[in-house]
Order: sequence, then C-alpha cells, then structure tokens
Amino acid sequence: MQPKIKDVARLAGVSVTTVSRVLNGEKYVKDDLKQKVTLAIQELGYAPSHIARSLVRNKTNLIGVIVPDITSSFYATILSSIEEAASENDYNLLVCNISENIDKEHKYLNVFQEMRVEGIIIMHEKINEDIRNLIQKMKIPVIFSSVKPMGQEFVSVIVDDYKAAYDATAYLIGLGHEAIGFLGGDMRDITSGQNRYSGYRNALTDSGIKIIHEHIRFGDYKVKSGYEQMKELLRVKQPPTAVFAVSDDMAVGAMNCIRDNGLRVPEDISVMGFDGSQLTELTRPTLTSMEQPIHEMGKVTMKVLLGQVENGDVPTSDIILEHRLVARESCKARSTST
Amino acid sequence: MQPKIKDVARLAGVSVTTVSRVLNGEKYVKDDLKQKVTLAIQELGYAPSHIARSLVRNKTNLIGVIVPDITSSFYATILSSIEEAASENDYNLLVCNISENIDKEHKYLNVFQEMRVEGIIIMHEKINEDIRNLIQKMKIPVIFSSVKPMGQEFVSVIVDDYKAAYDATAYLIGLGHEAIGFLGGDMRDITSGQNRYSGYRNALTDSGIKIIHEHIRFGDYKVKSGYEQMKELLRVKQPPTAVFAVSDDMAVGAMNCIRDNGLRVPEDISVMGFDGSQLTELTRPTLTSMEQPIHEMGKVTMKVLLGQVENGDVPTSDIILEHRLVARESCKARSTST
DNA sequence: GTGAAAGCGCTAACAT
DNA sequence: ATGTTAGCGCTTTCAC
Repeated sequence: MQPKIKDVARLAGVSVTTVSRVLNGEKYVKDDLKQKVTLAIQELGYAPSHIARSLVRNKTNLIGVIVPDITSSFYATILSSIEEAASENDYNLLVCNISENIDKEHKYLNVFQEMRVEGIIIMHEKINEDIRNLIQKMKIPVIFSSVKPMGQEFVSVIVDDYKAAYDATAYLIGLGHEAIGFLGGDMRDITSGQNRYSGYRNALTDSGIKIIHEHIRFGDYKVKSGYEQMKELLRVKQPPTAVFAVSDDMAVGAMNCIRDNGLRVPEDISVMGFDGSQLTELTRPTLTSMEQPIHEMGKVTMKVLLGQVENGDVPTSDIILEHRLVARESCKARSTST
Repeated sequence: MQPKIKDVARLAGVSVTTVSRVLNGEKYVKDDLKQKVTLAIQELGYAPSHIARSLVRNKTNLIGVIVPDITSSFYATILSSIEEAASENDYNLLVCNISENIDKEHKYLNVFQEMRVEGIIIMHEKINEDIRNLIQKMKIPVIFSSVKPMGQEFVSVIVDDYKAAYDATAYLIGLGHEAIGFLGGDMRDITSGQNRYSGYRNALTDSGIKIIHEHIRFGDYKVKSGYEQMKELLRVKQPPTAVFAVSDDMAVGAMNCIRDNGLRVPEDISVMGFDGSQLTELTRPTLTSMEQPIHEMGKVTMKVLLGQVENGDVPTSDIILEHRLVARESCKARSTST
C-alpha cells in the first residue's frame, strides 16, 4: 500500500494542507517546513495520488486516442508525435488500437467517458451512426487526425486530399504518362478516399486525358491490397505506364507485384505513393510519394485539441496542412520508345 | 458537466445505493427498481466515474507501458497484442513512447506511480541505476517484454537469444557459408545484444570456422545503422558471403546497402534478419529471419503480469518463448564458383 | 430489499 | 503562514 499525504504530514509534523501546499508549489510555506515536508516525501517515496487529485480538481489530464492500426507506420508516426505533444503539455494518453473493429471503438469510447478523458483524438473515419451519436452525447471535445469522416459535425486536421491527389497525378502527367492507374482506398463513408479519387480524375480530364475505367481499382490502403489490385491492373490488355496509389503501403504492394511479374519500377511502370511514411526510404527503388506532414499533423492535432480543452477555443473548420511531393526513384519520364 | 450517480438516483426516485447496486450487478434489487434505474441511466447518458470508483475500490485497472520506439514495426506489433490482451481483461493502457530518452522514462515511471497503475510493462533494456532503484522503490509489479536488462532482479518474456543467434548462424553455415558477417546491436547493458553475439561466435567456432574480427560490426538495431555498418563490411578486402543482422530493420538496411553498391542479395551476399517483423514480407527479395513469436510475446507478457497483479503469482524466472527460423529468399547456398 | 452515512486521498475555502 | 473542515463521486458497512 502506497503512502498517503497523511503519512507525509505525520512524519513531517505538519498538517496535510501544508504538505498539499508544498506539493503544489504554493508560496506561503516557510522554508524550514518546506524542507521537512520534502524530506518526508523523499523518505516515504511518496507520490500524490492522481486519482484523488483528479476527483477533487475535476481534471484528469487524460487524452483518449483511437488508432485504427498501430502497426501501420503512418499511424504509429502520428501517434508518436501526438504522444510527444501530450507529454510536453503534461497530458497522458490512453491509447486504443481498434484493429478496424467497430465494436471495440464503441467500447473504448465508453471507457474514455468513464475515465473522464478531457479530449479524444480519432484517426479512424469509418464511423457509423451509432458512434456518431455516442460521440455527440458524450460532450467531450473530439478531433479527427489525418482522416475526415463524412459530414460537417466534426473537425479534422488533414491535408487537402483533393489537391494532393490532383498534384500527384499532374506530376505523373508531367512526366509524359497518360495511362495512369489508380489504386484507391475504401470509398464507403470515406471523404479522403473520395477526394483523392476526384483529384485523380480531374487532373486527367483537365489535361485532356481520357479516364480508363479498367485502370481504376479500389482496396483498403494496405500493402496486400496494393499487391492484389496491381495484379488486376497488370491483367488488362493495355496496362498503365504509371500508377498512383493512395497510400505508401499500397504503393509498396504494387511495386512488389510489378517486380514479381517480371517488370521493373520505374522503367516499365512508375509508382507514386501517398503519405510519406518511413517506407519511402526503405524500398528499392525508393518511393516517390505525395507526403503528408505527419509529424506536424500530430503536433497540430494536439495543439488544437488542447486549445479547446483548456481555453474553450472550438475550431470552426478543418485545419488544412500543406502536402508536399517528394520525388524519389520510383517515378520516371515515360520512355518515348512507344 | 457529466451526470453523477446522485442525478440518476433522483431521476429514478431511489437512493444512490440502489443505483450503485444496479451498476455493479448485485442481486438484491427488485426488478421494477432495476428497470427505473436503467432507464434513468439511459436518459442521462450516465457513465460511472472511473476516477471515483478507483479511489474507493483502490483499483485502477490501468497498466503502464514503456515503449522505446513506437514507430518500429517490431514494438508496434508487440504493443498491439498487449493492447488486445489488456482489452480482453478489462485493463487499459497508459502508453509512453520514450524515443530512447531516459529522462522521459524516469518522468513516466513517476506518472505511472501517481496514476496508481497496477502493473508496468517495459520494452526497453537500457535501464540505469537510477531507473533500477526507482522501479524497485515503487513496489509495482514490473515485467520486461522482448528485452532483458542486465542482472537478475527483473523478469523478462523473451526468446533464448543465444540459441536463436546460434541457430541462425548455423543455418548460414549449413548453406555453405564460412565468411559470415555479424551486424550486432548495442552491447552496453544489453543482455540480448551480448547473447546474440555469443551465439553467433559459438556457432562459428563449433563448426571450426575462424572468427574474423573485421566481419563484426555493432550498431543500434535500426535500418540506418544496418546500412552504415554493412558499408563497412563491404570495405574489407574479403567481404562476407553472408550476413546475420540482429534485427530485421538492420537486415533491410544491409540489403539496401548491398544493392546500392551494385551487388545482389542473395546471389552475392545472403542476409539473415532477426525478429520476424512485417518487413520480412515487404522486401524484395523477401527476408529470411530468425523470428520471435511477437504476437504470443505480447499475450504472454500480459498474462504473466496480470497473474501477478490479480493473484500475486510472482514469476520466479524469465519466460522463454520459442524462436523459429523462417526461410525466405534472402539467403541461399553459397555459390561454389570460388 | 433498500437507504443513511462513513470514508477512499486529496484540494480549497475558511478560520486563525 | 498554518491548520480545520467540507466535499469531489463513488462503494460499502450497517441499520432498518
């Protein structure tokens, strides 16, 4: 059993109030008493109970985070910067990895409410009506990071997916490609998925390039689906000379598939990723990617959320961060041999 | 402000005791009252305060986890299985990503104590005297997962690093290799690092192969250091024909380095990894690796820790899990052309 | 079966 | 400058 403030008070020969004052750095305590108290704390190895403090202060300094898949380098990186920002501001993180499991999300939102977290960060956009209602009923500040659920009720910290996808596609067009494949993510209830798709389409049509439906495939953002969908793309009579994948994971899957089928990246097919995850530097060839400012994204998410938690600054619209195309080896100008 | 038990009681027209009884599923409550209470809870969107409950029950259901680098696929995977096991047992995780930062570790251990976490999982082995003392003073059950700090005070859930490294090296020897390079991790205060190194050395000497000091390099388990140290191995007059890296990350770095220098894996140099992270399937060629049962490791860690927390079953020795060599494409028999 | 009241460890008036 | 006391939201004896 841990020592309590009473034990410290007794040992130091003062009242619990005085101990509390020392603990909270208040001024009106004489130096000699402060000394005694500090010593007693040391001796007992006393640490004030955060539980009791939370109860009386009505403040937990807890932030709940829901991650769809902590195993993904993209989410792990955001999470790590969120954690950093939280730590700097003396907040602690209750982390929930839902593994794409909606039931778990519901359960955890309840836990968050019971734990009286002061704010919630969600990096998962496939929220259904049930979750949507639950969130609104809880009356706890919520912010979405790197994803945007359908509708306007919630605020997200994101890049301009439409423009980013447009720019990525335009880059490939600029390299002389016309048959540009698209490896999209899930489109159901996913704003980002739809915006990236629109950006891709409009970049093509704005350049007077016809959209080829066989060159468009949808998966789930993961390596495996990138591989599977690329396989389909290779099956059509006129495969694309470049492919834009909406995540780096999918792009890696696509690169592997291309390679496993005896073709080369970028000589035969250029591959463009999206996210700017650590994978971009690990692959050979290295992966050209439309990068999100992942680290900044975590920081900004936390900053905006804490602004709301501590000062009641409710953000009125999404916070849009800058995307940036980082050219590496996986994309090259289309060979003029055709 | 969230509704309290009192509000529920008032609305249902009963005492707080009755509400509490319903909340905790006790028997002696008449059905009609139970109904009323349940309805009131629904209507108010009431969720009992975990804070208040913790205070009176002297139980937080919180487990603290210290991860050296959440961005690493290996740790992220263990963390994800720990989270799963925690969730199944109704425990929540307070996650601390220390980014290899000792100060942060100290700070977080204090937070853990203040939060009255019931157990602590550490996946970081470079603990100094200071941390060591702090942990012992706290009197909170601690278990190390996937790593083993020096000394015998703490219990770890790990593989037999010595044997795993021995087996990995023996496998390469079995493929006909004799000049086998070693890309080790940090050796300071790191039991695993030392055991893996011994395993490597003994496998060689047991086969009558002389150890070549130029073929041995140490880094820090990361991709970049794998790359850098491999660069050094390529510089010696007689580079190795196979390389055993003590992490998959290092192995990937080594593969990239080999490739960037115009050589091929495995034709020119075979590469063996360690861990069994997701990277093994992502690389081309795919990576042969001495795999740890990552998922099981998280599960077992949690199980042993909870055994101690809930039943006082203090583990008396390390828990050793089985390693397993998974052969993929990055290692092949040494060409007899020499 | 149900309720009143004490108390978990702490902070914050309030009093001195 | 220091101490006394009420109360944060809940559970748990103990009465009834």
